[in-house]
Amino acid sequence: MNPRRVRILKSAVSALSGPVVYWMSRDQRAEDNWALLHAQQQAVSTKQPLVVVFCLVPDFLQATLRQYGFMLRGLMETFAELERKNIAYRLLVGQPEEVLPGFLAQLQASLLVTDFDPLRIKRQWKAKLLARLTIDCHEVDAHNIVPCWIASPKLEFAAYTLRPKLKKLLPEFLEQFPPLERHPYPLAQVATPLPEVETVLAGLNIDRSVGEVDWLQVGAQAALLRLHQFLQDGLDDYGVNSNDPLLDRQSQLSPYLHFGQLSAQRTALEVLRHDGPVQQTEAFLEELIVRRELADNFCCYNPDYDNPAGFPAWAQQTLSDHLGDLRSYSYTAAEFEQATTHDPIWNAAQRQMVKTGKMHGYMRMYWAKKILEWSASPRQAMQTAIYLNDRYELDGRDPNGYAGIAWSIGGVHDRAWSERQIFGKIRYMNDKGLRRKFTIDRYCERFAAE
DNA sequence: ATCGGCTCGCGCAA
DNA sequence: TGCGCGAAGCCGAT
Repeated sequence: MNPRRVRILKSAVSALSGPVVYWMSRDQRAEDNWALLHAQQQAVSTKQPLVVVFCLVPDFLQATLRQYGFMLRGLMETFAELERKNIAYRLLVGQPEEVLPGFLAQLQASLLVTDFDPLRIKRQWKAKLLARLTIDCHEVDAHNIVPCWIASPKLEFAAYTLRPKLKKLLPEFLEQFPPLERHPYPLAQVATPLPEVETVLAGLNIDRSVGEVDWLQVGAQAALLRLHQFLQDGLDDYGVNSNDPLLDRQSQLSPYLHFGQLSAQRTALEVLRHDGPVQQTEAFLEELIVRRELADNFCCYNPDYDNPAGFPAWAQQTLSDHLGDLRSYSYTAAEFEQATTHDPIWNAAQRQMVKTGKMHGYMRMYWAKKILEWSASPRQAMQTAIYLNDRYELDGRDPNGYAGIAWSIGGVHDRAWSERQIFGKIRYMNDKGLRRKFTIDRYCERFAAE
């Protein structure tokens, strides 16, 4: 494996023997996972058992039953796969920095490997954990194709500044995965039985009012199946109709990618192997690679990725110039949440999200821009949009979500446009555009109030 | 239907 | 220092 995928977070005077532990967090799959492959490589070279541990945090950024259910069902499938590979697994409940040190001590682990995540809370967990850690710790970017810190050492201005950097590095990093091997050194401790999802869910103090969805299957196998369906009947006209919110021409892969049930690199490799039309393939890879890795870059290098202080200077200036503008409509977060605005298109988009856990990508822009237009301030608008996105979307709490909302409300990765009320020079969108391009009334009917 | 202007700043060429 | 150009748009002119 390319050693540039690994960062040494801690180099302690380590024990020479003891199991290698992979703290799985962002990349919840067994195959196609560079962090797990690295951990296995380390364990094999020192002839040690390999243990995968997942820390279940009972109140993660207000996640609901919808996200916990999707995640845990996928995780159980991953655990079963690990078992077949003779790799031990543990599900711990609690804050990572509190439960992991004791767990590692009890196991007498020699090395901790974890996956990379640019989000604030994950970095706080890691910082606190490192302070208490007495063994080596390695971090592997198992989510991006080009490791985030290699792709760029700084905050990128827009897609066009990151794109050439990625292009140059893809030949090095977009390589085939080796298979996960059956691990030759078993853990001496007795294997724990596979936890029951319902039991684990019942033990969590989470919001159950946002229910699970049943329109897409959960887990790594289902993700690969969906990918191959998309290659068969979606990719060849991708970009032609994929912006139309009435046609289901999106790949539907984002929930799997978000929870790491599917690897972006595997997706890219399969898309290239499919060898479809050049333009459509490029359009899809642009979203999968450039846009996704740009969102990681944004969250990694901008500590204010979820509030207006993270907007570019021109955008902060122009929005503040228009803070006093009259709002023709002004809604609270609760009114937005209930989908009771005056705009049937906006309400339909909101209901699509509440009902299905996945708003159409094109509608997400319109949805967020209208929240800006109908909120008391950009700060309030950011809060509302992030609250709703994280609460209802299956792919909430993802850098893509934060970057997308910041693009819509704060001109992040965008440029200035004609000045107007409230928006200032932030790119404007209205329903006329939607009506011009799509038969948007049918979208409203599909997601009409019950 | 199509087209240019709107407007900012990065990155590269010179 | 100048210049080209950029995720998804809008608007008015032709």
